[in-house]
Amino acid sequence: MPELPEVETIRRGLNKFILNKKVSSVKILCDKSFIGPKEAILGQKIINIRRFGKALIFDFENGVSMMVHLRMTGQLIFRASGEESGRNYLEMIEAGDFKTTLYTEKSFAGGHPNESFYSELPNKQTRVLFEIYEEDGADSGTSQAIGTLYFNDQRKFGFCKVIETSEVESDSFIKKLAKEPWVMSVEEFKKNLMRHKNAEIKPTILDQSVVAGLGNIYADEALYMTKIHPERLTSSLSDTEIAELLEAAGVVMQRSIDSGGSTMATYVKADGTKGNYLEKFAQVFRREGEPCNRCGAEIIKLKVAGRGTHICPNCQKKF
DNA sequence: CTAGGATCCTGTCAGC
DNA sequence: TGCTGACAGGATCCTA
Repeated sequence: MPELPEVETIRRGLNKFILNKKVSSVKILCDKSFIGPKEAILGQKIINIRRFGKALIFDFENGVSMMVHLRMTGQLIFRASGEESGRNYLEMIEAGDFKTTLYTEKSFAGGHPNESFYSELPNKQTRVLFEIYEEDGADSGTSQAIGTLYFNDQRKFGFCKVIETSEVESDSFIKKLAKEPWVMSVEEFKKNLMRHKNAEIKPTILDQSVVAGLGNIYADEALYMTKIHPERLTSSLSDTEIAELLEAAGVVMQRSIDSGGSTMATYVKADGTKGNYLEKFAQVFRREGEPCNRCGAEIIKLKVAGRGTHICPNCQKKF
């Protein structure tokens, strides 16, 4: 799933297309994917798009908000009116003419990277469609369709949920979310870690109430950066390692935000071929069998707390 | 309270 | 080709 950097990239991307625009219709194709009354957001202007950890919050002018969590396979894709088929993108990609201007002008896609970013929508993974429009002028009273926002989610773990804006911070997920690494003190991080002192360090830092934003990729990358074996018990970390781990968590995620997360612009390479945005920064994630960039040893994959986990067995020792 | 496993769901891929 | 099991960028629920 999209981790914090991808969600932040989506937030910034959608700001350009739908901030201060209104929702004319909500079409729900999968009941499980939409919680709460859709009527509450019809005709309402989106006045703010916020992010808490991996959760996005759309605030509407009537005091209602919509929380979107993409979980493992969620995507948010905006297509301008007339661009629904995605055919234009595909032609450009096939012609080797793909440029990021495509996404800045007509479309934006973020989240779990797959061909839905540029193929025809809606498709069988589309769960909710939001039609977006804007008023032409203050006094004209006419409105114009802008485009469609698609919530896609192959595995249906994600959701859109309508709640009161005043209730956002007391939502069960938001309420227990810890701070993000760049605003958390080492002392607070250590205190949160030590609630799980008998657990392995990797699942501990995946716990969003310990530190917000890390998922399976950035957890592996942060542990690699600090040379900590993911199966070490949390209680075995020194104060120095704790401080370095917090720093690394911030660095790996900030670096990914700066490079655009897993958007269409990075999923599809400039030459039009299907790309892997992980290539740009991943040192261990999905690099099993390849050499460690620090020592040359072969990266291996193991299973830790039920999750695929990538380490350099030479740099990251268990004892 | 924590630790660890099962679970939600769809799709893909490796190995018969 | 068809089948089967493992696995997947997350979080919650259940049990001990």
